[in-house]
Amino acid sequence: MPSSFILKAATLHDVAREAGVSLITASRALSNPTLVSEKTIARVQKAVETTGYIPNLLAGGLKSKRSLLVVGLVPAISVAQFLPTVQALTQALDEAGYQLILGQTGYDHSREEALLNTMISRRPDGIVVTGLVHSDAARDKLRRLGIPVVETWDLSDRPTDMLVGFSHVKVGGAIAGYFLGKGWRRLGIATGDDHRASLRREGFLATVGRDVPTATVPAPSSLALGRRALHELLQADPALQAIYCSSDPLAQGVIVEAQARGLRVPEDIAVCGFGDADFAAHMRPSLTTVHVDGATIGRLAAQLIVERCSGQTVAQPVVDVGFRIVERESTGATALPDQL
Amino acid sequence: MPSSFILKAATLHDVAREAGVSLITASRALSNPTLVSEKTIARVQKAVETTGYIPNLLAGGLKSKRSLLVVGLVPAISVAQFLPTVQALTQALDEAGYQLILGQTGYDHSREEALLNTMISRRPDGIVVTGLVHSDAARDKLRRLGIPVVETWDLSDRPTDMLVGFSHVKVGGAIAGYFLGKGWRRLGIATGDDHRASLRREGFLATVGRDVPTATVPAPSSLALGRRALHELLQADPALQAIYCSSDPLAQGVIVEAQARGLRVPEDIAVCGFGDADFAAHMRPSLTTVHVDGATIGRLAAQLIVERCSGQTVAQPVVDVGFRIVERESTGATALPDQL
DNA sequence: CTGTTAGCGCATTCAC
DNA sequence: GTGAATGCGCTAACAG
Repeated sequence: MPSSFILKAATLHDVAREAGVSLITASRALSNPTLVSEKTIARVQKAVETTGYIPNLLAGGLKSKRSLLVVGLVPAISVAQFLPTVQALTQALDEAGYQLILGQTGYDHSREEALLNTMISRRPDGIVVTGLVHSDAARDKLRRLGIPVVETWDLSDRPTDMLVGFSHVKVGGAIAGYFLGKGWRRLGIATGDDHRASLRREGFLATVGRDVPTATVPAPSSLALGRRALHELLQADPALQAIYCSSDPLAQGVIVEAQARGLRVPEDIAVCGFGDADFAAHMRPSLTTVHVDGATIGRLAAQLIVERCSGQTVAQPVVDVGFRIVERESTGATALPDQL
Repeated sequence: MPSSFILKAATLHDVAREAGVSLITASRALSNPTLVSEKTIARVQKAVETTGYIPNLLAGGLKSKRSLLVVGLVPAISVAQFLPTVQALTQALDEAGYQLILGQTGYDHSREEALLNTMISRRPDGIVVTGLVHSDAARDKLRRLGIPVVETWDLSDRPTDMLVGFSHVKVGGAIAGYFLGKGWRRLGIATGDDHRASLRREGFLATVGRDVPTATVPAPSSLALGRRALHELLQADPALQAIYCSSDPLAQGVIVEAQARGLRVPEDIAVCGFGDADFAAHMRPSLTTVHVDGATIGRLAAQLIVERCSGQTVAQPVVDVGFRIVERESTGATALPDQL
């Protein structure tokens, strides 16, 4: 790279000089145009063009205490489950002038606090967490920061600050109710070992009213782990009628393994997943699962953050976006006519 | 929120006072410990604990010209294709003390320059782009910035700066060669309309030596679009023997639609995808596709950025990570024994 | 509507 | 080894 060609980046000072105004007038013309006359704004904007000025948000943020940065914490970026949320969050924030920094907490929460410190050093204007903040220390730290925090994809009577999510206990209960309504009694569970999946299992068991065979796999669950899980479950009860799986990939694995063993789905064994991944509707058999509107979660989270940052009082700081069971072939729904 | 509890965040000044040293000594104790005595370091670290000090990277970056920020540009966060790359990039950067800010360019490149300006205002220490930088203006701007830029997932004889990718033309050629080697002559293409997919199509056609029926769908391609694409292709040639698809979801759609029409895959029609998505190995039939090591791309990109930032001269600024065709049932590979 | 002054929190000179 | 001054680029507060 010909570093001799790299000119020092233009500063607002250069713009002001070029436009023949003072530094602060140039600043206002760009970030608070209502305070400046139209002519001056035009002059400043012309000067921006000629100098190639690009603002320095490090400097602006240092003085104004507004970094225009929001931190997003997910268990892992590669978990497709949260993609619509991250996508919508990124986009909604961008439209309001904020950027997102993503951090990966992992599923064990051991890095939660260290990661939080790293992120706080950027002085973000808000934080969006996937799931609840787990350690008390982290929750206290976040509260003391005095910036808006949105927990998502879960529900709590004692959120750190704001929340957009739904009840995993209810999800589990709804699936169990659906199974029981079908007349199935020999039930099984294949579940990841993460917090939210555990809540769904609890809800499931509470509705069934007794314990059921459970294969637990390490999060993040996957198709391969699903195959192994069915293997385990059939050892516990070779005549299982229906299995709830804590994720769609897990359910897909259970189905693949069932078919490999010559079991028909749903005739011999019914399967329900969670998440409504994009492949769920197109598998053979198509997968009954629980749909959650991840994009809405992201959009609402962004909205809450932005509202708070602009000093508004948020009317509804806790939002339950709910869920719905999508019935498909893997629990016996009639195949829909294939449409284009 | 009890905002009365929010204390002003401790600054390095507070730490220095608490430790009984000067501001700069505290600074050095934390960021350049070799220059400070062990005792002093211990005292400063104790003061950090008691004050709950968390560095302000806005301030540090302003003075030192090192933001420890890297910008990552992807077409869309929800495209699973790039997930391993983003994941590995995030992790490798984190280990080196850098954070990633993700930006979504979309597939039309219209926002490329505006997005770039937004991102540059954070004064990142490096930029990683998925694909090549398209507009000359953007490329010039990046070069003038004087920060390391890594283009990925593509190849070019004239990269903006550094590059980690592979040849899409060669991918297309390899698939065509594979089809021809099987004796198939009635070929079709279902492809997204993005730049890289177009390159693969060109490579495919160059190897075949003539044009073939092509269904073009808007990127990002999807299962639903794949179904539509097959519909189109069969109208062009009802006796197609093999179809190359520019993504695995697209291929999945083609297969679903083929099966819905009573066509057997691969006996009546063979299908090859691109990307080796996680479902590819587990579909029925399993999907022949092209595997690219996305995680390695991310890791190498991070390495290049970090090396440059630490002043080292990068030995190999352009890396071709290659690709390989993974042969599975959708082009006639014998089903592997089902294993657990 | 515009300008002057001051300082955000830190790291890079220089001194000792 | 340690410290005192200076300023990174910008904006809040006050003046005019």
